[in-house]
Formats: sequence, C-alpha cells, structure tokens
Amino acid sequence: MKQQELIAQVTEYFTRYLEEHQQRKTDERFILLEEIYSRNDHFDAEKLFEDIKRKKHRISRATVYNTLELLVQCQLVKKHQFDHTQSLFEKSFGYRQHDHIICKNCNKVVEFCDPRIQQITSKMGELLDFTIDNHTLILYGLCGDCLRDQTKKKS
Amino acid sequence: MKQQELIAQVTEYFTRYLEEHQQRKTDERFILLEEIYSRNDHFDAEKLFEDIKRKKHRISRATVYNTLELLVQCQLVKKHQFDHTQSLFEKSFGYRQHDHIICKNCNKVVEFCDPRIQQITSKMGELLDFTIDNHTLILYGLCGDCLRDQTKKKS
DNA sequence: GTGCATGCAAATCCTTTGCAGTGAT
DNA sequence: ATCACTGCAAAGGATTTGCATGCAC
Repeated sequence: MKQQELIAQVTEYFTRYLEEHQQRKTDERFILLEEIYSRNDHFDAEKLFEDIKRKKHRISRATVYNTLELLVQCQLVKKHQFDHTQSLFEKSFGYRQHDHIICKNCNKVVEFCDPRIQQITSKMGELLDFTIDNHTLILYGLCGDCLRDQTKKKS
Repeated sequence: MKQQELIAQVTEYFTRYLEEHQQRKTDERFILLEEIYSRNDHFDAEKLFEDIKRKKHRISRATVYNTLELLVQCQLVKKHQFDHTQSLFEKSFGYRQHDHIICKNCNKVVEFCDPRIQQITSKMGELLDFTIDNHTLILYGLCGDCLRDQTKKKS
C-alpha cells in the first residue's frame, strides 16, 4: 500500500534527523508522525490532539505543539497561517510544492502549482539580495459554487 | 506637502464610504485614519494604540480594533498575517499592489512587485473556477547582511 | 544515573465580547 | 430621542511556559 510506504520512508527520515541532531526517539513523536502522514487534510494542533486522543493514545497538547515544531524544522510538515486564528499544518514530504486558493465564503481550500512562482522567487531573491528558501502564495476569492449562490440570491 | 494631500484624499474617501453605508463619522475614526496614513511601516493594533495614546488621544483598544476592521472593509488598510502572532496592517490607498520578502533572521520586510503574479492569479482563477480578488505572496529567506554574518560566524 | 521530553495546569498573548454610558444623526 | 459607537474590563481562543515526573540514552 502506498500510504504505508510513505510512512516507512518518513519514519526513516525522521529517525535519521533525530539521531543527527541528538534528539530522543520517543514513542510520542513517531505516533504523531504516523498520524500526520495518514491524513490528507489541513489540520490544526487541536484537531490533531483530539484525533490522537480518540485513538486511545495519551499525548499531551504540549507534546503535540512541540512535535509539530520539530517536524516543521526538519521539513516533514508545513505550517500555514491562512488567517489570524489557528495555524494549519499539512505533511510535506514527497509532496510537490504547491500553493493555495481559498474561498472567502465557504473556506474551501484548493491546491495548485504554477512554475512562474519559482521564477519570481529566484528573480526577486537576486534583485533584492535575499537567499529565498520558502514562500507562501494564497489567492482569495469566491469559488464557482458560492458565486452562483450569491448571484441567485440577489435575483 | 504630499502626505497631507494623501490624507485629505483618504479622508474624503472614508467620509463618503461612511455616508453611503450609514455609519457614523466619529472623531476616533478620523484620528485613526490620519495616524495610519501618517506612517509608512507595518504596524500592529497595539502599536497603533500606544502611538495614539502617546499623542494624547483617548481612544480605546476596542475602538482601534473596530476601526481597523472597518478600514480593511473599505480597502483603505490591508491586513497581513506574516506569522502566528499579531496581525500587521498598512495603508493601502494610492499604493500600488505589492508583495513582501521577509528575512527569517532579522525580520526585515522588503516590498516588491512582479507582474507575473497577476498572470498567475487570473490563470488559476479561470482554471479552478474561482473569482479571485486578492492575494498574499510572501517570500521567506535570509537577507544579504544576515547571510554574510552567518557565514562569518562559522569560519 | 543523567538530563531531555513529557504531562498537566497555569500563564500569556492577541483579540473579541458584554454592557453601561456617550454622542452623532 | 434614538441607537450606533465608545471605553473599560472581563472573557475567549490559541499557544507557550514552568515544574515535577518519567524514560531514552
């Protein structure tokens, strides 16, 4: 199964990262890694905490936050700030770089890729004397469904 | 003086907006508008509140937040979520659309424009059936100064 | 055995809310 | 005179912190 292979791969990657950085290989960290790589959504820390609890694991909120930060550091997880409320996370290993479109009405999130972003990144880095290693592009608008709903209501 | 002309312009714009939306023209709202258009930085609500207080105006934090939201609605102010802490704001009238590069080490923010973003926006909107009216692009990296400092330290 | 990681709860930070009082219309 | 706006303080939500305990090394 594909999911299982991916989990095996990131587990190995994470193990190596922890060893190289002399950090402890605790059960909690691997349970969280596996849970994250078993899902395909954008989740917040609380949701992860709840889902882990539902599966009868006893991991504290603090550990969830700590581990998420660790996973962001080793680039196994990407952290997003779509609005001023909670941060959202998603797995990022073996996932091609992508950006997001968000519907302001129903909050639907759609992912997309465009090679021009890479061009902008390298050109601007050079122009402004920055070494860019990361970016966030979010497009906000109305999805087709919501647009049609709103048009209908008005008429 | 250029700054004064801009303030006169946005004051008129804001006045019209308030009248059209049947909202009250209070002193607090215009004092905040003027303060915001007198600065050229990215500021948070607390900083605005403090600076207003330092100038001997008595405007509550709640009014600062309310007015910022109102100004965002009428597009006189743009709100940014650069990280998970406070939101940052900047004036947006008579200011060409721009994006941001942020140094992860010294937090310096530099603005830039690239016409390709507009192309991406319209192409993706069409492709994914969205009506896009807004976007955020942030590039993260190290500025030249910080890069040189870090290289120096290691050697 | 040592000291980093965890669990829990309290603390903190930013923002929103409730409500009484004020002032724009 | 009405009721939207303000000020104040309390509440709220997300995240961080402090400290005692436990477990990876």
